[in-house]
Amino acid sequence: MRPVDATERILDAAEREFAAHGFHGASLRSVTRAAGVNVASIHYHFGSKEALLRATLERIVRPVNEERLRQLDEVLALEQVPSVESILTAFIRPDLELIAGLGDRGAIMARFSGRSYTEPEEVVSRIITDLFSEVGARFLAALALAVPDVSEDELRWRLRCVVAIITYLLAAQGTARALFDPCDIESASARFVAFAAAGLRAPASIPRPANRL
Amino acid sequence: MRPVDATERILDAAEREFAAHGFHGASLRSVTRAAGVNVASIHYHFGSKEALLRATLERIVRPVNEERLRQLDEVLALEQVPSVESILTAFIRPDLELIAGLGDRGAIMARFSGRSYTEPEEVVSRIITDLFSEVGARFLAALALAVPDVSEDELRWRLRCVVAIITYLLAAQGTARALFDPCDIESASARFVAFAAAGLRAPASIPRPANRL
DNA sequence: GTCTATAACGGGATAGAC
DNA sequence: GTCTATCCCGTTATAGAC
Repeated sequence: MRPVDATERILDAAEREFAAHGFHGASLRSVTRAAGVNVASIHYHFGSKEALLRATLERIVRPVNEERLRQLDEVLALEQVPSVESILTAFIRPDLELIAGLGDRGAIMARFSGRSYTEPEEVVSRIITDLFSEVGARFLAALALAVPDVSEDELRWRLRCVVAIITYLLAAQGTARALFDPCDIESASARFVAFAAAGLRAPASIPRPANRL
Repeated sequence: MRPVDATERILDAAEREFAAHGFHGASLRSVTRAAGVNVASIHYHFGSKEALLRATLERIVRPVNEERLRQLDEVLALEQVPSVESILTAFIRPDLELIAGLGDRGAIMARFSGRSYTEPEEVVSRIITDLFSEVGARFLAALALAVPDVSEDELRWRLRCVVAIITYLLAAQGTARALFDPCDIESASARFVAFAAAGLRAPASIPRPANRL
């Protein structure tokens, strides 16, 4: 274990436990056991289980989203009309870079953040909404520039799909892990971008595609 | 409440509780309270909390997947080379039809099944894997016919993305619910099919799309 | 700041009456 | 089959010693 203070050891352990068992499934006692500290110290340092979750999530997501915005700014500075591919790359790369750069812990964090987006607990979804509102708005605006012939309503819906894909791939364990190999950022992001860009650019749907007789 | 026996009342209540709070978050006591039965009756009828979850999930998913396979067979009988759109429609429509046909309960079931796909609890993912193995294999084979110039490996990965989208859209609450309006099956499925079909048909990715300088 | 001890409660499961 | 009562354990949170 890295030589860190109690607060960080608790966060590390919480990351692992929440990733493995979800908010309700992870107990403070399992966290303290893993961190080598006492139950009371969590309340001392964080105040409550909910606050611990928020701190754990923020520690992961905040720098990733900052990097997302930084890469998006870079794209917008270089391309007058940004390409869908560039925008999507700026969206996914910070996640992949984080995962790849941290080895085992990267995989845990991927699972933890992916899991959190679909957590039913209201406190979790509120935190997620908070953390992603700016990123969502900025990327939606950029996509509107890149795909002007698809309505913003439709783009909003499609951006949801993009988030869904990332979420699911991050959260997936076992077989799916190999499908989103964090060791090969280039091909992982190329794969994702190819699929998502085609979807985003698809001609607007027609209500009845005559598939049934 | 519908006039049903205790077993079904328990299943109805479990559906609501699991949908709202997840496996760990929902307690047997909350289920029995909602069902108007005693705690012991769950153990009598189902044996354990885990078995209750499995029964609840199976009651929803099994008929949906049967209908999926039925519609897929229909497509394969009508089209020598099935179109991606037809296959995707056969995949999503049983879900939408179920949701639309049941009003409030449909929304609960959507949320419950969507949630379950990303549940960290091992028992849940095992049930899901069981329930979906046949459907996954059948639809993958069909897609391989429809998109012969994309490798099966790539298609398997892309089918994951498709499942991710459905999962996420079903599980999402609040704002996202409106984005996947269960009342209008036609436009909901058209929207989904347009996005997913384009993604599935996208040319194979090239490892380095020259997005950075 | 960090610990022990304990409060106060809710969890799943079970035994046994009816 | 359905209930009551209870077992036994784990939970979050807090009080108070050091």
